Amino acid sequence: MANKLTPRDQDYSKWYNEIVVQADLAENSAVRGCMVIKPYGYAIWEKMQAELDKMFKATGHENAYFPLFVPKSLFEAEEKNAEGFAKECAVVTHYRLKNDEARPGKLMVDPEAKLEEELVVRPTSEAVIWNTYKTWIQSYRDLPILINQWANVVRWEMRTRLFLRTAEFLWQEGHTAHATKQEALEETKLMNQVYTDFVENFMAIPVIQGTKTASERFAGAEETYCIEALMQDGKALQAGTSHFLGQNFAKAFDVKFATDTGKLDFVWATSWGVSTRLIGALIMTHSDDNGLVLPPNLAPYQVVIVPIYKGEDQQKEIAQVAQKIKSKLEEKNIRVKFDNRDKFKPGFKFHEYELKGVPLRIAIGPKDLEHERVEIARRDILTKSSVSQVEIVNYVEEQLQEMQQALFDKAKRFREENITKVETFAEFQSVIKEKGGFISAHWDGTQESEEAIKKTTKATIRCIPLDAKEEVGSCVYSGKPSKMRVLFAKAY
RNA sequence: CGGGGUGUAGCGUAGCCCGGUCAUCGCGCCUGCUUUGGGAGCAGGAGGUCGCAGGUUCGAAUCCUGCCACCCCGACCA
Repeated sequence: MANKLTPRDQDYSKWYNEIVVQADLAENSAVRGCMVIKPYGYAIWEKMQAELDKMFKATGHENAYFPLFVPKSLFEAEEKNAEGFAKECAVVTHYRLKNDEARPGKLMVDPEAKLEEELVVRPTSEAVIWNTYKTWIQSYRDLPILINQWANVVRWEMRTRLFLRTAEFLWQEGHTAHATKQEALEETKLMNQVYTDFVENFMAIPVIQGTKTASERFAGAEETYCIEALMQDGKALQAGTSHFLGQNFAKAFDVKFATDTGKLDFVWATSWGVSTRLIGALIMTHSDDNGLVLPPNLAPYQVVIVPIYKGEDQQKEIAQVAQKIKSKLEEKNIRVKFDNRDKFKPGFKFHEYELKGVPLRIAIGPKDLEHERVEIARRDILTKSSVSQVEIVNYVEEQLQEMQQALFDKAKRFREENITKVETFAEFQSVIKEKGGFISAHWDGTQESEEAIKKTTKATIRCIPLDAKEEVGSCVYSGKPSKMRVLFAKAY
């Protein structure tokens, strides 16, 4: 028995290893904390990309691409941003290797090939992009610029964790430029809403929308909107962020434009992103002891057909039926895999596809042929039903839809059960220790209280929920007056 | 970088304390036959610089020294 690991075991990495990804354990320490995404995992990412792309385009955005390397002088232009990322930058200092005479057959960095100016491998692209925007923007007629890029970024974290915090990760980053503060703010909120729709409807992961406190804000942002999700082990995960950057980057890169009244003004900016971290969220939200559970929208194949037979004749007969079912389903744009491999027994295949989280499994054997039925099993609730062959298409369509919804509902129920309202700090501490999840508590709005709570409990303010109601209360830590509750949690 | 732990076949491991037929076992892999409605059985087979480099010793996976890597806990974080 290979993979009896629950998401609560916190040993996700082994789990990922078997299924979608393999940590690259090359001897060279330089690739520490990077990931190899296997085809099955990458197929999920491609599905996510396609849907996000559609949503970005529907909101007026276009894709573009900017360089991986950021000259240090550009990188340091926006000071807060630079300072925030300085501690986790990979830096290119040389551009050539040469034979090491002291060790035949080995290479060394050629000291002659030192770069005049170091290049930072982008941890995020604001600097390169705003340096470029400077040359694109003169007039209010050039605005807005609504661009997204799909890219890899590198953040040299002290500690990495597959999917959730890898040294290199894939993401999309949107960078927009606007003539007015109002418009930039609206863009920030719009994209946070786009992320919410995507993550909830497509990935079936419920999220809470909110804003970050000053200390949790993106370096260089004036306001950070975010979506926060809750994993099965009671830890919170930031699933996406959308930043209102004010005029900080415009000022740092001197991006001015002529307004419609003929005055010069700095451009207003936003940036927003989601990453391969979302795949981690997907796994940690839905998976169970039997392996992955994939929402039908994201499953590389939504249905797998497993034949059961004795002998070649029967295999051929069943394959014919299976192929027919496959094409009927494909006519309805359902993604189907027919696994006719003879090398593996049905039982083996059942387990394999459970591990892979395929939403529906159709088994066809001689008994089914006889009655013109098939057996259809659902991954999330592990049920099996006998379905008449004429009803398959309708049944499958219905089940896929139902499963998508059921996964969301289940995750949402779990989250609701794990938001605890707390009035005293003693209660706060015991909930963090015993139960986990989100804590909804009053906060006086000071950084001191936030810091003190973090220090004693390791819980941080995940967000100030957008839908928080004004409510008179007193801070769970300081006792000072507070106007609303915020959400605390231990986070990844 | 601080505190703890680990490194033996593709993966997971036994052996280390107490040096000497110790390189163990399981999974996986290969061949053959029988199997096929929930991870098949039997028989045979391939596969290892015991993390690396020194040292002690007649003899080192085992003891000593140094180095490297990885994991967990802290500081950092999408």
